[in-house]
Amino acid sequence: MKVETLHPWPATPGEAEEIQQKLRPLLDLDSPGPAAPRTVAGLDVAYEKGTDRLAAAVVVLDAATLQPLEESVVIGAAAFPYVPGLFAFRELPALVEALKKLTVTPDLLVCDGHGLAHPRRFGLACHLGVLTGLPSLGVAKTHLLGSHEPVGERRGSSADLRHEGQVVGRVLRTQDGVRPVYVSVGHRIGLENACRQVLALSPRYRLPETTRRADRLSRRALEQRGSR
DNA sequence: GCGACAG
DNA sequence: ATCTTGTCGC
Repeated sequence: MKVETLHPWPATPGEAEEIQQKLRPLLDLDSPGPAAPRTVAGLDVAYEKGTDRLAAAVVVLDAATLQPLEESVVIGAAAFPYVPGLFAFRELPALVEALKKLTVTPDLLVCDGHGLAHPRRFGLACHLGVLTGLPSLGVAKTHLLGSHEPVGERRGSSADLRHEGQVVGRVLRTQDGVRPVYVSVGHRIGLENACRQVLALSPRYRLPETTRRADRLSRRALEQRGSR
């Protein structure tokens, strides 16, 4: 698939923040998003212990059956130091390369990290949404920004994530009794729909099948590249 | 000034 | 993210 050319790469955290501020206005936060996407892509990255080597993976699933339709992996290097709020700059180049190799264009991108629930409202999911032009959402395993009321123990229970009076995402329980995940919109999708999609993608485990599959693929690729 | 801080 | 054994629970 086609992906927007990567903007000039930031050399400092300050420059990285400028890029986020500049791209932020390009977000479409009004579209409800696809009601019944046919294909959904999961993205994730695995890192090698001591080095800066990484493997970025994308797995496209049939949204109805959750069966994999296409996979793409690329070995690369972390493109930026880890700084909370600038996390996307580590994985973006490798993820973009992996996306470019896809022969199909997914209807939705499910990213591993936050979207709008970000210090400058421009997390990884937003960034990837703008670069690809595709609907995107973020599913994070831990909190970054915002506060919320307690979430019910049953699957499907949720609570709005609010920050400075704005709803930036939703804390969603995807299975009975498990820790909830943090869902936030990235681009061209509404929070309501985003949560629906995440639940549909998580029939059995805490994390959506999309990210679970991408996670496995990225680690496999890393260890294979490491055992030679 | 003291925590919090996606992966 | 990654480093790591046993252990609690269905």
